[in-house]
Parts: sequence; C-alpha cells; structure tokens
Amino acid sequence: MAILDAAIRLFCRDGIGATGIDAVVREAGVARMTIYNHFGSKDGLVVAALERESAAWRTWFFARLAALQLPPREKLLAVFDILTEWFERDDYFGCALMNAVLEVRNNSEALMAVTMAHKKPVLEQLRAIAVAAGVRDPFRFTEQFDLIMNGAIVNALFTGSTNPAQDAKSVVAALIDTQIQA
Amino acid sequence: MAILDAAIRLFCRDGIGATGIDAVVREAGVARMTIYNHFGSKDGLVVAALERESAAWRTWFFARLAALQLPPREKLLAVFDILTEWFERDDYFGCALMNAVLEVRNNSEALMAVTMAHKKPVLEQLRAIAVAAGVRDPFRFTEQFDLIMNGAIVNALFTGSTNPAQDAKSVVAALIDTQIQA
DNA sequence: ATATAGATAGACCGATCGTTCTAATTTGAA
DNA sequence: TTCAAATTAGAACGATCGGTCTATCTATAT
Repeated sequence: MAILDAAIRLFCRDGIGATGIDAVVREAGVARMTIYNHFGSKDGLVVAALERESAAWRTWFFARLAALQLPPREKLLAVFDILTEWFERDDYFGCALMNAVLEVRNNSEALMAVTMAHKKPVLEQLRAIAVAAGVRDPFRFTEQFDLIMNGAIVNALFTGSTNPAQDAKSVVAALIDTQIQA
Repeated sequence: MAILDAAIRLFCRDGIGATGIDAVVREAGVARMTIYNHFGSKDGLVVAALERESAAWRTWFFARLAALQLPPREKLLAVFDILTEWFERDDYFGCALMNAVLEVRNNSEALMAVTMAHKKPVLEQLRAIAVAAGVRDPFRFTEQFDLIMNGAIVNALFTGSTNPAQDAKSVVAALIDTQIQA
C-alpha cells in the first residue's frame, strides 16, 4: 500500500505530530479523501502505518536471524551485527514504534498495543535462544537484552554512527558469560 | 523562574510539539507577552526550559553521587540506585533532553548543543570513577555505560516500573568484572 | 508624588491542523 | 457497453498554532 509506505516514511523522518495529512497526501500522490476512506482518521492511519512497519521489520529481522548458522551464544551476539546493518541504512531514524510511544508518552493505548504486539514475538525468540545458550535466568536476561538493544537504538540515532551496536555486543558478551551455568 | 518550571513540566508530560504557548500561559499563570519578552519565541523558551531542566537534574544527580561513600566499583553500580529514585518519581517522563532530541530527530542544532552540554560533564564524571575502578578501556566503558543508562531510562518510561534500573545495574556489574585488570 | 519599566488580558493576524463535502473523473466487473 | 464503486482535486469548516499589538494596570525608585 503506497499510502502506508509514504506515511511511515514521513512519520519516521519527521515524527508523527509534525507530519500533517497534507504531507502524506503529497508524498503518496493520492487524494485526501482516499486516506480517510481507508483509515478513517489520522490516528487510524498512524496505527495502520506502524503495524505495517512493525510487520516489515520483524519479517526482515527474523529472516536475518534465521540465516545465521551459529551456536546460541554466538547467535545472540550476532543480533548486534544485524542491528549494525539497520543502523547504517540512510533511512534509519530509530525504532518507529519506540519513537511513537515516546512521542505520546504512553498516552495512546492503541499505540501501546501495537508496540507490545511488536516486542513480544521478538523477545520470545531471543529468549528461546537464551534458553538454548544455557542462560541462568532467561526471563531476566531477555529484559536486560531488550534494555541493551533499546540503548543501542537510541544511541545510534543520537550519534549517527553504528558504534553503539558493537558496544552493545560486547556488553551482552560480558552479560552472557556471567549467566552461563558453570 | 515560574515560566520555565511550568514549561518544562508540560514539555515533559505532553511533549514539546504537543504543548502550545497558550498551555504554558495557563500553567504558569502569566501573560503571553511576558513569555515572548523573556524568550523571544517558542524555540527560545524550549531551549531555556531544557537548559534549566538539564542544570537541575545534574545538580541533583551529582549531589546524590557525591553523598555516596563507596569504592569506585560500587559507586558505579550505585548510579542505578540513584536512577531508581528518579524513575519512581510520579513526574518521571524520561529524560527531557533525550525526549526532545528524539522528537525533532536531531534536526535542531540548538537542542543537540544543549544535550551535548548536558551529557558531557555527566559522562566525564562517570569516566573518572571508571578510571579509579581500574577499568581497562575507560572511554569505551563510558560509552557502554551511557548506552545502558539510556536503555534503562526508556524502558522505565515504557514499563512504568523501576525494574530496568536494577536490570541495568547487574548488566554493568557483569561488564565491569570483565573489564577490571587481573 | 511622579515617572518609568514591566506585566497584564485579550483581541487579532496569517498559517496550518484534522476533517468533511462535493462534483467530476477514472476504474473494473458484468 | 454499461453501471457501480473508487479515486480525484479542491473548496471549505472550525479549531488551534506561533506570534504581534494595544491599552490598562502595577510595581519600584527617585
């Protein structure tokens, strides 16, 4: 859907609040009424665009992850090489879901629902790998892994470099090595 | 200054873009012209408010840090107990500077300057403690520490709990233990 | 007591916001 | 070919945006 592609592009680049419907109309080359017929309102468009972005990102991420033929510990570390690929894209503007939730300060239950639905399968996959790696407390490890990923995501946006991915990688390496059963 | 206090309160709670001048006028109980006479424009008000918030936060943080009578390694870990205090405040809405920069996607050099001026002394202080703790690569360690702090800050906002602070604390413990010279 | 500077409330400006409406045009299936 | 459904461009709506102007009031200092 060209409308959603245009919308997510602008939402990511300029922010949701700063992107007017007219900007989406221009970017998508479509009539304003077409947007309202499809999505009902700007909020509807926002949710639909973020859902699409979420699905596209997960498809890409899981494919990258599945392509790795590595033992569990190395697979967890390789996640940050995948993030490096993400960070060096010229249209990298951080995580669309995270930016959206931060922009509205958790005040949209619809956005929170989309974000939770986004994070859940990702973290479950990572937790399964952590279990296979023999991590002591997989649930807590996954929360820490998520925290480190998020730190890398915002610092990569902040600094405009991919260094945070490799910084995060060695942090996780240190974390794993204290969590593997002897 | 009551204007700046009101402004930062609204900017933190609702976001900068979502906060109109009229809202600040209402919150501060002041005339609109008074704001423009003092700060010239909304952007001027934003910068002034963020500078004030930055200074207030650093004063608080450094005082908390100085009050700790601990060896360097434990002092680095105690940072996350200080963060816990921050996260449990009912007016916690994440880091004002980080939220602002994320909201404008690095497109305001004025905001970036304020944010850099904010982070620099904090990271330098932490680096000095890391040096005293005998960390192998203090510069890289500080970048990783910053990344972990930022992850905790966003996850605390996200989950509305203080758990990310303690999660981050044990991550840093693991990181330090692999970085201390034998 | 008077003069000066600052703050006040509120009308007002043009621009833009999200949204609706309409009338003409294009599309696709029967 | 025909007819219905979808899309189009653009005017228009009320609300709100950042910002300006003015006229009145309230201090403070000499």
